Amino acid sequence: MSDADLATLLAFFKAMSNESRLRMVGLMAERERSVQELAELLDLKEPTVSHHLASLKALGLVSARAEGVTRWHALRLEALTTLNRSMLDQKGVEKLTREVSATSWEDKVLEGFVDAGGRLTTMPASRRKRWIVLKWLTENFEEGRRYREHEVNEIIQRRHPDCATLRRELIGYGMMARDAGVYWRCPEDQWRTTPERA
Amino acid sequence: MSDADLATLLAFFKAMSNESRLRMVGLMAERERSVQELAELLDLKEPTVSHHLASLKALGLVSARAEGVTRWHALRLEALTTLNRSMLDQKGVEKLTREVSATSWEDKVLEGFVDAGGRLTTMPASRRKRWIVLKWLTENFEEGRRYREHEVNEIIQRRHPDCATLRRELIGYGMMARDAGVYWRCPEDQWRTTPERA
DNA sequence: CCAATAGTTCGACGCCCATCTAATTAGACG
DNA sequence: CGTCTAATTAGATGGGCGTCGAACTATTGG
Repeated sequence: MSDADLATLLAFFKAMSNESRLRMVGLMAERERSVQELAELLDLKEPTVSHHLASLKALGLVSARAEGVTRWHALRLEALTTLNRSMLDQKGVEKLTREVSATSWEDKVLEGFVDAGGRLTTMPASRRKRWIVLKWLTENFEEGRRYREHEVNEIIQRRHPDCATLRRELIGYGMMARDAGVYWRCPEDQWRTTPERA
Repeated sequence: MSDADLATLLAFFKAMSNESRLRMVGLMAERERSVQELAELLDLKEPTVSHHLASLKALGLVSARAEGVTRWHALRLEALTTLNRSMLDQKGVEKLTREVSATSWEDKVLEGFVDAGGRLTTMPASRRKRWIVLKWLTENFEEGRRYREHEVNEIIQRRHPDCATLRRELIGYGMMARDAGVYWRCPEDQWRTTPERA
């Protein structure tokens, strides 16, 4: 019903984001108007008004009635309120989100640094993004199991050749721990949280 | 209270009329976001996001919270709904009108053809506009009083030299009538209505 | 005090769109 | 059918703004 998708809502806002069109809407809300009349009141030429009316009509915001050679244009108030209502409540605004963040922030970051074969191409310079990549790397280790160094290297190398650096980073972020040459995956609540995300 | 004037409303619509900004609003409605995060999710560079956030903040639609070197931006839902509500009801839309049509259509037309001294400069080509001008001319005659032709000419000439043509038009539109060289002003309900305005 | 990271500011570039003029279509009317 | 008026279409132009890279600022941590 009142589910305006992003594209529709965007089109609506674009329509109302022009002073001439917004004023036209105001004038047509009062009563129906001819092109001449609108042009005069807005200090525009007829073609310009005609142009704007066309776009408003395309959105169903305006209806026209012909009378002789004149056309009377009126605002379709229902359309206006319907469209507008979708922004009003929390749910309406959040609906925009769903379309946008179907892929989450973390997935999006991974897309950027992991190729189709599941191999790490480059390491992010950003701390937060590095944290996300390392978290993804950690999924290759089982919690509770102990690994010898060459096992760790092997697993990491399936993702990226420079296992030494990555191993060090994993430890640094508290995702893995080491004692006497033996490594294990730490429970998530012991990881260093990403810098400024409590 | 919720009286958004045209300028405010226009600024709001301009803000929401850009896809990037609209999506940002959606994302920030869900939870607070960092610039990095928004840039990644929207496939934009940080400067661009920063730029958009600045304009949204200028409208009071977004609030920011600093945490270390990061800034978390959140949507101010109240501001959004307040602004948006003003379009919802009939009255809100019509309020736009008042600012726009302080001078009515007819006054506006007259402005265009009558100079400061109250003299008619040119005659409108448009039929509807000519009707308006003639209506204005008719105000110089009292209803119920009878005029001889030279009186009519005199009165008209105070407005425009070509009294013959104008006299003829006044008759044509039914605003004045004549019988045996005597003229009088007709009551308004006998005027020919403007062509396509029932 | 230096390095590293997050964000902002600045200047430039390119595209979209609001507007105009000129030309065209479409009713109305004699 | 030809004229007149209202409106639309087409084509051209100019300005605004969304975007980016580069340089700068600010905060944190060794």
